[in-house]
Amino acid sequence: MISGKFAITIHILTLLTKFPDEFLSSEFIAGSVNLHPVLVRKEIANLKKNNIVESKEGKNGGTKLLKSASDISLDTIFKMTFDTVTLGFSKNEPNPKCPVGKKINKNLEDLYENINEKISLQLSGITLENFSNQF
Amino acid sequence: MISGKFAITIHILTLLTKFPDEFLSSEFIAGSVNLHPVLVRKEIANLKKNNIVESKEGKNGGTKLLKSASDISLDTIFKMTFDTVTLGFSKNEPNPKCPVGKKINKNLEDLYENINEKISLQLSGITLENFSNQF
DNA sequence: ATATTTGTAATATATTTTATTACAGTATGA
DNA sequence: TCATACTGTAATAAAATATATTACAAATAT
Repeated sequence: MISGKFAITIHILTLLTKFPDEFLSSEFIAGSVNLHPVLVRKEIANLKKNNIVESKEGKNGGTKLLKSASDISLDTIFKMTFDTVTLGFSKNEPNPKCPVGKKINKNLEDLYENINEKISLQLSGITLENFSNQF
Repeated sequence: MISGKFAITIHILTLLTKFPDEFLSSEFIAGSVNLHPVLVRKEIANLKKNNIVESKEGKNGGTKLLKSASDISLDTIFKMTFDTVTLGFSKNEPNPKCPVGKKINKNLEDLYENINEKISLQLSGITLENFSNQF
């Protein structure tokens, strides 16, 4: 389910921020991201589910922001598009008969949870407006 | 390549920490991680390259730590096994003719760099010994 | 010598991500 | 009211990445 989700979503939102009064079509957005319009619409579906944007079907349809870019933090976008940041897990279940194998995933999860807290804290201090102003 | 690199490597190192005086075989380690021994040896090759472990070929061979677990920080392991943490990039090059497409990757990189600094800071405060003591 | 182990390359399989196709449904405006 | 331009979504295909396996040379303990 799309590993560039965050990047694509923030790209979409930056475009919407630059044209706050227009409904941008998925094809227009896809042209900027360089991605298939269907995938853009999938990410937009996610944004809609989270009440960040609204979209209008039919001719001259498209998508626009539902709220001000200054009211959307990057942490919100992060949480919408990422379960959690991890440094990964081994694919197979480690050996539960080994004291290390038995606990490794729990201990890694704890570590990763701390990392996520730090990232969230950092991202909640940046708004979509801040990010968009860099362009 | 290998997305569970960090997890696998820290698992290996935790085992080595628990048996600091023995050469552990890749097969023994693979049995705990539940991974093919060849992949374990690949990660060990990386650890050797970084002078964290030494290994001995031949019968009764295997791998052991080269330094004390208290002298190895999780940040060192992180840097050995991860380029950088990112929240991802869109796979294709964004449209350079669009002001947003032109700069999005640079701006994301800057953001991710800050995230990595925070993670590094956090991980450098945890040693392999600290981590291993949880088991 | 033989058995056991590392080191590494080559290849195969599995998994995940991205792309495409297809088409029903909806709004616009000529 | 009909043609057009959109969204929404499912199904499928292709590409990329990660993991697994096989194979075998080289090293070393006993």
